[in-house]
Amino acid sequence: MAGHDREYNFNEVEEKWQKRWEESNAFLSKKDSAREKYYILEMFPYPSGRLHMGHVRNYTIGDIVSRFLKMKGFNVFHPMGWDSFGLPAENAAIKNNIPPFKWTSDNISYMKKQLKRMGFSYDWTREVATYEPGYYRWNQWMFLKMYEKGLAYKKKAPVNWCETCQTVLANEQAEGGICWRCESEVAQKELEQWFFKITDYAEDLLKGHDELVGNWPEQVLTMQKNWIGRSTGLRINFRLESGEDFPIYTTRPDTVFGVTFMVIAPEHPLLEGVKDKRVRDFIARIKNQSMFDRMSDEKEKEGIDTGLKIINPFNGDIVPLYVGNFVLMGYGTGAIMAVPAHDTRDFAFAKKFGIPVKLVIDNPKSPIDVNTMPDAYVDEGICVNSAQFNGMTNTAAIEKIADFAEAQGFGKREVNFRIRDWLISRQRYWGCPIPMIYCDSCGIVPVPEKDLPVVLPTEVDFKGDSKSPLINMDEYINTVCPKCKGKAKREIDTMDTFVDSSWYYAKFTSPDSKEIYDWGEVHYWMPVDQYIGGIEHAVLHLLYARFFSMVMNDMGILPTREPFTRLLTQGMVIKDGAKMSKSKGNVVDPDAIIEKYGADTVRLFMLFTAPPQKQLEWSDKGVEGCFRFINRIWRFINRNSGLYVAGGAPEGEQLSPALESIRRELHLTVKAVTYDIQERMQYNTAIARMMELVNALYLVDEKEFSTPEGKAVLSEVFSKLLPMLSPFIPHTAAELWDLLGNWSQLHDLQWPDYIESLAKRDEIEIVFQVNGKIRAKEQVSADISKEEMEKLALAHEKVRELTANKNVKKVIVVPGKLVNIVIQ
RNA sequence: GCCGAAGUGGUGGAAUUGGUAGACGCAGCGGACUCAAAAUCCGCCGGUGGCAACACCAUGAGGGUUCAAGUCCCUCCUUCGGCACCA
Repeated sequence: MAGHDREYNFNEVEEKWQKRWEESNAFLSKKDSAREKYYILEMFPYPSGRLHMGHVRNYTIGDIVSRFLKMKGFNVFHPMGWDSFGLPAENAAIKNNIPPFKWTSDNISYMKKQLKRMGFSYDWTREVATYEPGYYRWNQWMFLKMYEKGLAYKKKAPVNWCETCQTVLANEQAEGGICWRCESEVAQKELEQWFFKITDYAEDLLKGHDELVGNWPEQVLTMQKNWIGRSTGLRINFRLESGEDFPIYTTRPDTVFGVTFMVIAPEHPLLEGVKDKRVRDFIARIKNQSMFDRMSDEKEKEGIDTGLKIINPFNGDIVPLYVGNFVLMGYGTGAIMAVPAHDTRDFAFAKKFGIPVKLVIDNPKSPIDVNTMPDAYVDEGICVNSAQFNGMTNTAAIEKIADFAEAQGFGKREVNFRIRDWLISRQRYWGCPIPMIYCDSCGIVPVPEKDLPVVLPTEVDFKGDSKSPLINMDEYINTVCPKCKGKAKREIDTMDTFVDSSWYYAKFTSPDSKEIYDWGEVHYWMPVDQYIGGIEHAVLHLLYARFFSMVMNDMGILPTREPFTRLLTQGMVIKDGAKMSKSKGNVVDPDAIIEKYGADTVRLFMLFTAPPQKQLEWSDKGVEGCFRFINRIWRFINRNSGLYVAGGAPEGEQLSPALESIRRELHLTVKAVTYDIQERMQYNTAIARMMELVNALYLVDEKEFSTPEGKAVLSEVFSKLLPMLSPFIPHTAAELWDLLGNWSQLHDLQWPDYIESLAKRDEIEIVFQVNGKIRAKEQVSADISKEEMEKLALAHEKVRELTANKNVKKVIVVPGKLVNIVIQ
């Protein structure tokens, strides 16, 4: 073989190409109405200090998509930015006495270097960082717009308080009573806070799923659906003995004749009039329980009889009213009807307090004895003890009873949602100021639009605790009322950082626009065609972002209702079977691996080891395997670079069998790799196919390639293989392309095509089965007919042996695959 | 408890519509090169039996459908994820 082995110096190669791409603005995106756009986005990082493997995987997947589609001719948009407000900066500030602004911007510049070191094809001219006043002024602007529309409001409510984080949290961020950030238990506190009225969009958020089906992971849609928790039921006005209305909500009106008691939430205003000390004490005790304890499955339901009586409007039954710790003030009316015969929880409660059980739905297959039933009967059945509804199936009765209640005027059909409004106030410093002013004479007054942004002071003094330093900043707090010009105070709470990330994807389209967005840009680029990130945001970021997108769409500033057309949730990077974490000591630092093997090897490993949706188990040996593959390509092309002719390819000349076979392999590979990337997003198999091609090249006798036909074949191989490798290992591919003397920029090339007639094997192996068992194999021409296949099979020595003296019942021929002979 | 996904060699993972199970990589074994080693290149590599040709067994377990099942259906087991008093 000609030529010397040049060592694969990945540091030199990667540095060289990164510099070139930067200098030539290789990945800048410009609006171009003539071309089809493709917006690829990965969830932007919180600048915590350095990239971790999860980021590297996430962004590598995005970069493949981006580079591939660019070569496919799309006008690709691939921006990156920083989710740069948040608690870690503040905690670091308290601990190390570094101002959050400095800590954050230092982290950003380091992580930006790391991203560039990976060779990711971002358009950095679009970069946004949420901590910049130029960005968060639009948070504030949106807040004001939403305030005008009644979508932002302040109310006193029991809220989740995290003692460790020293702030309140939204419901989504305190699932199961656990803080999403620090995993400590949250407490309930009664506080006056700012909310976004996401409940107004509950129906839209649910309906929007219809257009996401098939393009979003099923799991994410299910999680959101559960979280939104739509139910249809009936509001029924029961009455107090005093005659006062006592409305409840139920999804089971068919059981209303079986009500034997009612339960009310401890927070219910009706209870304020109750004097009984035992009841008062009970309420006080329950209000002290954390929501987690109250709703915990392990604990038994608690309750106490209030002494009040409730009248059932359907049958005039008078039943006792209990207070129960399991009834939520925030859902329905804060009170429920209880039917022990047909609800397991009510059944247990009734048994505990000796409340009667009344059967109203019977099992048609085996009648139920109410005195001996071991548990509630919750299945379908026939109505009994239900006046004019007796004999109906309970499913029919649901509608009939609702009709009746509506006609009588004591009931109304109602839709309820589990989702609550989004609590966005945070009692912390490092976030976007809420643009509101409190005036003693005018009350709550919004900051006028012209005064935006309300800039968060960056020169702050931490007292070593978690209290917001803004509390002590009189020069910040004290202001004048925009209405009466009198003395007033600013809101010092900041916004949940999930607000920042709820619209950043659209801001990328026009980071420097005078309005929130430049209409032309946002109209051209939105929606995001492919979004990639972790599944942990299924009901957090991904729900909030959809909400914001819909609100902005209704305001007419965003062209699309759904922000993300397709979603890919990538699997975690794990080591030794567990998520990488400092406490487990199994963290692998990307920097160290890049230093040892280079970015291309890391990229290849991230894609080769597992398909994107699955977990990826870290393996040092696996990384070496990828490094070895890159070296194999490097060596082969370096040794044979002299044989390459730009634009060379066979043109009808007779090829030796070896060359003919390589050429077929090449076209087969192009076809398969294209399919794997484009249709399946399965990069591991795409890489495997290219490995097979390289393995095949190594097995060809070197003399074959020195002939004119050999040169032509090899030239064709290089001219297709390197572009295919380019999205995966862009630096190495570019360097080799350069080495071959090509003047073009590899990433600007068209994705290679293949010739259909060559992307087929000319000879195939077919299988002969007898009764479904493989008994023989034979090499045949690929265009063999069914009849010929059957003839060959029956003529085969082995087959004849097995079928001799046997009755051939049936012969099944699968073209190009097999012949199955069924005997006897 | 309910809902969903998954279970394939020593290992990470392939197998597009039911049609040759185990592509590709890692690990392992053998060979070439070398004074030797590393690197590199070549070969072998699911299990059992057999010198071999070959036979039998094998995709969590057990049934079923089919000429043919990793793939479809039923039951069960295990693992992972989500929801668990929302009336």
